[in-house]
Amino acid sequence: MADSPRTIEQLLATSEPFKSLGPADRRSLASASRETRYAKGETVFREGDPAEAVCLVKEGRVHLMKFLEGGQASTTCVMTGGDTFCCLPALDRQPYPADAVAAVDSVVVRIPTSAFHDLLQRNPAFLQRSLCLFCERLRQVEHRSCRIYDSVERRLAQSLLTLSKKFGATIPLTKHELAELSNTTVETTIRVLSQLKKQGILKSSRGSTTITKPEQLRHLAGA
Amino acid sequence: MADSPRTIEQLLATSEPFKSLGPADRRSLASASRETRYAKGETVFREGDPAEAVCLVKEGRVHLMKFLEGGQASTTCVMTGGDTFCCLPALDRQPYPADAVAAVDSVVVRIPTSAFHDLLQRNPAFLQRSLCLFCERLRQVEHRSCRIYDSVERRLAQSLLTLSKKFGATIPLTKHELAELSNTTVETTIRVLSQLKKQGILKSSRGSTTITKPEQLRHLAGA
DNA sequence: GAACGTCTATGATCTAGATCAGAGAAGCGG
DNA sequence: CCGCTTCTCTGATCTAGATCATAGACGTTC
Repeated sequence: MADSPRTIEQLLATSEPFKSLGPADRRSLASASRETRYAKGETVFREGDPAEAVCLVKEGRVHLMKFLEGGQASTTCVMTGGDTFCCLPALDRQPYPADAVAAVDSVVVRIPTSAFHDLLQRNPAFLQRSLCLFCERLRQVEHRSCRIYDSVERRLAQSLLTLSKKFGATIPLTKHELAELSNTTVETTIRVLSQLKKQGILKSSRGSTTITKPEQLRHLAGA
Repeated sequence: MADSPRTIEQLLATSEPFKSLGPADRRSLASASRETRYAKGETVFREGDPAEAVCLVKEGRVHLMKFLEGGQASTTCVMTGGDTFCCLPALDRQPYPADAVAAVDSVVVRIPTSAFHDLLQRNPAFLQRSLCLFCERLRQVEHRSCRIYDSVERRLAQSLLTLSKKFGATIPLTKHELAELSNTTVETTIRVLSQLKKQGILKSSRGSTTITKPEQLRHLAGA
């Protein structure tokens, strides 16, 4: 994996919520930030750590996850190129609310929380945009949390559809990763996906799943 | 139920996030607001309704709930005197994210969303305070949503402990309401609570449950 | 105080999905 | 090429908790 040729400044220019910044603010934010490289499986930060940086994925894929009692992992969010995560601590100055783990070799831009926070105070348009994303996030999470008692099939269908917005029809996650996203086990995930494969709704191969009939999948997801 | 003698203005003076307001802002917000009375079981608003008002409970108890496919209700939040709910739509101008239902006869102060929103724009201290509460809420919801695979016992223990912060040791909710809060059935709730009663951790009577050994309950909740 | 609705309680089943066990298949590193 | 790891897949079992059925206890209304 070679370094992307893009500068941090260029990345900010195409990523939320930084798009809304003027060149000067963008430049100063970029110059305060640093790129860090994480190997597959490496931890970017842990739940409860003091939130030193707001993170922005430059390359690769980072999962936000919670570890439940019993040790089972639950992935709450999949972040890829251009995705910003953990703005919350920049607003409330509290610790990180989850673990962040590189799911593949990744490059993450770390923007100091203080710089982000100062900008929020100084730039009303930036605050406005950040709040908007923040509200979206809260609605998402509330939606997610009320799906507790959906069947595994429905949860998986929803996970796949959400992922397909990011990745397109072919979703480059292992069955294990899909299981963690849907709060179930690998075995059950494989069983359910096999069923869907038999029905021609999707194809499956090592490390990826391809949606072939999005309509029917949407139907299963209860959209 | 008689009208409380307090004026809306007095109520605002002791409720979040309005405490932080100066007398002038508080007075104008109060004068734009109206009290509405809801009988037990009445709906204050429905999920998806345009969010015309931010709500503040003056008397009684209002439950925020989602209805899952299959029709089963899930209570996400219990609001009592002085609690403000649905500030989110005032920030992002989107519809209500859940149903609100009066669990007992209640009086709700309805603050027009536009007035709330204007105040957010005008008064930075108020914005600051609102954001803070908002962040808290997001963290709560994220916490909740990752407890999906806790056992019923643990979920019930957590519900009871949360409620006891609001009500004290004696929690005036029916077993049915506790079930909806913990995403389980009445029967299972009763069975689990019976067990806890046998262990001397709580007492139970018609329409209420009393925690007698908070320590042990906290232990079960996995604190 | 009779009748009705709500709440609490308990027993008997049933089932989705976890858990356990095993084994191919694909890729990777030497 | 061989060995090792990771991933996928399938079958057998087990269990928490839902669902179904029934009934007593309490409160409320006429």
